[in-house]
Amino acid sequence: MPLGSAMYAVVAIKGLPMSADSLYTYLVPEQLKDTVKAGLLCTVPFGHKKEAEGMIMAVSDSTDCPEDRLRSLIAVGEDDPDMSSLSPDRLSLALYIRERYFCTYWDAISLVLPFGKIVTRKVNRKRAIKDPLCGLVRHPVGPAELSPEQNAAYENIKKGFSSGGAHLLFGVTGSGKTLVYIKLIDDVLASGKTALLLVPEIALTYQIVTRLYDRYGDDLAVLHSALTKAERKDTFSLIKSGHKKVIVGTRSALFAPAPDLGLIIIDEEQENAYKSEMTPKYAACEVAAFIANKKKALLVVASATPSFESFYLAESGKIGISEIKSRYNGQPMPKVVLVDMHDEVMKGNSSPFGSLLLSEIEENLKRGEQTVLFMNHRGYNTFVSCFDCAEPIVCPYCGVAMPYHKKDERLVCHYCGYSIPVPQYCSKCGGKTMKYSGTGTQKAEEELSQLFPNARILRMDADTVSEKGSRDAILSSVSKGECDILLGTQMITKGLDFPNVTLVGVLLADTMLFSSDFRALEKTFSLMTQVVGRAGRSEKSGRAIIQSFYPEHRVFRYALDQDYVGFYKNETAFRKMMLYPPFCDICQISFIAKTEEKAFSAAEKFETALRSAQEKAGSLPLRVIPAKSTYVPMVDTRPRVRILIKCVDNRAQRKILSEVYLSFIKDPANRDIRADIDMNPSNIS
DNA sequence: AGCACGCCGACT
DNA sequence: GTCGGCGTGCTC
Repeated sequence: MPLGSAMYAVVAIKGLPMSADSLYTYLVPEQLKDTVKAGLLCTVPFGHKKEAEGMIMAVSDSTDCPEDRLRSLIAVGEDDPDMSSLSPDRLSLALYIRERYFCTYWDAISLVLPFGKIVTRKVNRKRAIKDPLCGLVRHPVGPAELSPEQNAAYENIKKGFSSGGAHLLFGVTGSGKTLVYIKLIDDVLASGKTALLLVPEIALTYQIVTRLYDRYGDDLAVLHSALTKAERKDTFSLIKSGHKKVIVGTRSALFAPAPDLGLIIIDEEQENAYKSEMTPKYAACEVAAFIANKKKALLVVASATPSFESFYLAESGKIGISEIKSRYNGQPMPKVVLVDMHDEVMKGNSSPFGSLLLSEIEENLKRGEQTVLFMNHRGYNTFVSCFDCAEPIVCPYCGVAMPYHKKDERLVCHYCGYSIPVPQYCSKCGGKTMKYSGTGTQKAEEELSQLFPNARILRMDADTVSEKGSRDAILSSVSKGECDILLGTQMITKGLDFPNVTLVGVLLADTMLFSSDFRALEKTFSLMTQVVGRAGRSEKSGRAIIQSFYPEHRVFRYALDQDYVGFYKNETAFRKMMLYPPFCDICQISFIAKTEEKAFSAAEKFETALRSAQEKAGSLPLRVIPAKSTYVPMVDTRPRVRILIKCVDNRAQRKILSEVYLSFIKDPANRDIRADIDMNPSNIS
């Protein structure tokens, strides 16, 4: 740039709403011309604010901004790529996320820039670098021996190295996918690159981390949301400087500053946890594919029950696939038995434990083997209602039933956390008697300990693992054989690998069967497969009991045989006929307003605008599923409704959607409506 | 006239 | 998101 000529910085401003989110151009003052560059944080005047924080997205020597509006850059931040500034790669990642997930520049920027803050004063506080792994004892191990099937999968996947691409590792529970991961990671490390392993939640990290730590020791970094900011920062520094070569973490670990990334593995890739529910509502698998493609890294998605989207891609040859059909130890898959709970009711047994399950637990106790019991609800009772008029007690903020927690004798909203003592009177009819219905883990635990007074029972759900370290304590008790029965929610279904667990029970498998989510059966199948897979992982063979009031349901027919492919074929035939993913994408737009009527009319207005924009663009007319109230009907006391749009999630479609969306939220008539766009949400209700 | 409140629009 | 401008309408 010639000396003396004008220089401009194109800036994204922090904290703007969607309606004001565009790039603003600033004049670069002479003294900043040498330091200014794309990817640096900056301070600028904005509106009435003297100093607003921003990110320089580009530097230019011209602008079309009228001169009288133009203002000057005040300061720029330090240049520490991927820590407090953005490399060109990161910048394009942020732009990709904004375009794909309908968020503001700043939402995307703060996702990919974890420690963004303009610090002019240098804080050089001496602080010992804390390694979150320090509590683990390492038992170093050499490279593992692969079974022929594992080896075939490994060799097949390995072909993708250096050429990049994506691969589905489709292996039954207990097939030893972790061993394959380790072999692949070994190879990546040998080539001087780094590897990233994503897991759905911290719960899963316990056993995987132990195994990876044994193998990689200090080369391993662990990232998850429970880390303090300082821990996170230390870990990031160690990753960036190349001291940590293997990263395991939850979805946000994607944004760790891994130099020279050669491999991304996504474990249990079908899990909802990979789709962010917070803005930006990104899908970790999609972002991983973007990153892998950019870095020419290999992407491996793995599961015993792949998402239909992934399996469809593999089936149509768009990504590679390797299958492991048998368990690592050569053990057969657990024998699954379906129990019709109607029969139990007929026999006068209204407890959550069927007679077969009880006798099998008894048997396991006698043999000194462990049992895992799964249940979908935490709390004592799932809801409380008026005995006289049947009015359920719902959260005033969310509008959903509030489960009863016996420990503190309160009703607790599981969505927002609001809690109240059990009311004395019904707010509708004034009735004085409350009816407690539905069994949760607390009640099941209580009944279980009455049935088996000598059994050592542990409960693992969000309530018992809320204290730091309590999760590890529970799992280590199970591991040491200090527990006979482990009872828990979803968090016990994934990844647990205890050789002495030979019996698994699903107390009630029906909770999702009649949900309006088109993925309900897919999720049920996946969940059943995961739970069942906890049993018989060592020499002792396993058995599983699934209790249901609808044992004839087709999802259980396939679950009995652990027949994923059969289920996939059966279910995708429906999806194809009804046009649902993987044969289209689904965009959810939700509207929150003061009254339900206003929310509905906003949804209608949006749909009309969208249809006309679609027509104008010459695109295919969209199939729109009409507005309805959502499963959680209120957000902070305000009613919410949603529409679903069946579409193809490509650039052109997103452009139409975001233009309609923007003009909707910019319309002053919609001032008091909050509208949200979510492409392929993980839950649809 | 003087001020509280709510609505509106601009923000480089 | 945030702020100031400006209208309305109420009070002294």
